[in-house]
Amino acid sequence: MTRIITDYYVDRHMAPDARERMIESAAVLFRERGVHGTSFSDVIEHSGAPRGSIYHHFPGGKAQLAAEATRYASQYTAGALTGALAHDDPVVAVRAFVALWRKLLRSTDFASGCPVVSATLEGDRSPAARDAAGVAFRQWEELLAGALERRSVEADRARGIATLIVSAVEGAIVLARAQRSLAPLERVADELEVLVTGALVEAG
Amino acid sequence: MTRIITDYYVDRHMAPDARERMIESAAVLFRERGVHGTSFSDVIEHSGAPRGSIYHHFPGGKAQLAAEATRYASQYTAGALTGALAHDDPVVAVRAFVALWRKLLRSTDFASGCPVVSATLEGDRSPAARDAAGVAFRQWEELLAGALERRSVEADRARGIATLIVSAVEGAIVLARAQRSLAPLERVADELEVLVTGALVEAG
DNA sequence: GTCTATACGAAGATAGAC
DNA sequence: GTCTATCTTCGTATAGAC
Repeated sequence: MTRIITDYYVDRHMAPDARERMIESAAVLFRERGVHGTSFSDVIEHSGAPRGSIYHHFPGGKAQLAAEATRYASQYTAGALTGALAHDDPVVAVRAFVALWRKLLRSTDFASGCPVVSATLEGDRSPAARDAAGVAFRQWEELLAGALERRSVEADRARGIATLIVSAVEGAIVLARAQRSLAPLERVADELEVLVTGALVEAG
Repeated sequence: MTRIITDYYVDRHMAPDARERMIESAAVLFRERGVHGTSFSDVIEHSGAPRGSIYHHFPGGKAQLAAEATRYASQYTAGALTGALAHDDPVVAVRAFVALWRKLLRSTDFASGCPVVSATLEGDRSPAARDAAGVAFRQWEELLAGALERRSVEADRARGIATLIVSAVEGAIVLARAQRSLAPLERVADELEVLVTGALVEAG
C-alpha cells in the first residue's frame, strides 16, 4: 500500500504513528459520513490516538486534517491504479479499478464511498481539501490516459476516455449507494469495457 | 418548471407558499453546501419563510425536509430530461442534459452541484433522503433507456447506456467542481455523444 | 400559523498544567 | 506530546404564548 502522507514523515523515514493513524481514520470516516459528518472525536475514537494532541499535529484544525486525508486517499487510489496498470492493459486496469470499488461497497454494505468526492462536495469549508480532490482526479485521469496512449490511442481521445472512466466510476459509486445495489456499477463497467476495447481496436 | 412537491399541494392545487419555498431553498442550498452543511437557519434566511413554522410544516424535522428537497430536485431534473427528450432523440437529450449542468456550474462559479448526490452521500442521517436519491437516479435512467429503446436499441444495452450517461454526467460534475473547470464535463459529453451515436447506428 | 424563549447537545478551538 | 478544562458558537428541537 502506498504510504505517502506528508513530506514530514517521508523525509524522516518514520514509522506510522498517531498522526498518520488519524489521517487514515479520517479518510475511512470521510468515506462513510463525509467531512462535515465526521468530528474530531470520531477520528480520535476510530484511530485510538490521544485526545490532547490533535492541534499539536494539525495546527490548521479540521481543514488541515481534511486536506491531508484527501491527499492520503488520493495517493492510495493512485497506487492501486498504478498496480492495475502494471501490464499496460487499459481494459484490465478498468476491471481492477471497478473491482476495488465493488469490494468496498459490498464489504461495507454500501456505507462507504469515495472520500475524494466528499472532499469536493464539502470543500467550501476547506478549499485545500477541494483542491487536493482536483489534483487527485487529474492524477487518476493522467494514469489512465497515459496507458491508453502507450497503446496508440491518440492523445485527445485518450484524455477523453480517461475522464469518462473516472467520472463514470465515481458516479456509479454514488448510484450504487443510493440504490443499495451493485447493478449500476456493473452496467457502467460493462459499457466502459466495450468502449475501451473499441478504442484500442480502432487505434490498432 | 415541474412543480410536484408532495401530494399535499398537488391534491389541493395550491399555489407555492412558505412551505414550498423552504423546500426549494433547501434544494438550492443542498447543491452548494450539502445536507449537513445547511442549517434550518440557512433555509429560513434564504427562503424568507417565517422562523416559527418549520416544525409545523416539517414535523419530521431536518430529515423530512432533506427527503422532500431531494424529491423536489429529482422531479425538477426529471422534468428537464423529459423536455429534452421531446423529440425522442437521445443525442439531443444528452446535449441538453449536459447543457443544464454546464449552465449551473458556470453561473455559480462551480459552487453548485447536484443535491441528489449530496443526499446520497449524507444519507446515513436521513435514510428517506437517500432512498429518494435512489428513486431519482432510477427515474432518470429509465427516461433515457426508454428513449433509446424507442430508437430500436435493445433493452439491456439501452439500460447500460442510460446508467452510463447518468453516472458519467454526475461524476463529471464532481470533477468539474474539484478542478474548477468545465473541461471534464465537456470531455465526458463528447465521449457520450460518440457512444450514443454509435449505438443508434448499430441499432439501425 | 407564527412568534419568542429556551433546553440540550455537539463540535471546533484554545489555555495552561504536567 | 499529551491531558483536562473550558470557551464559544452553532444547530436541532421543544414549549407555550399569541
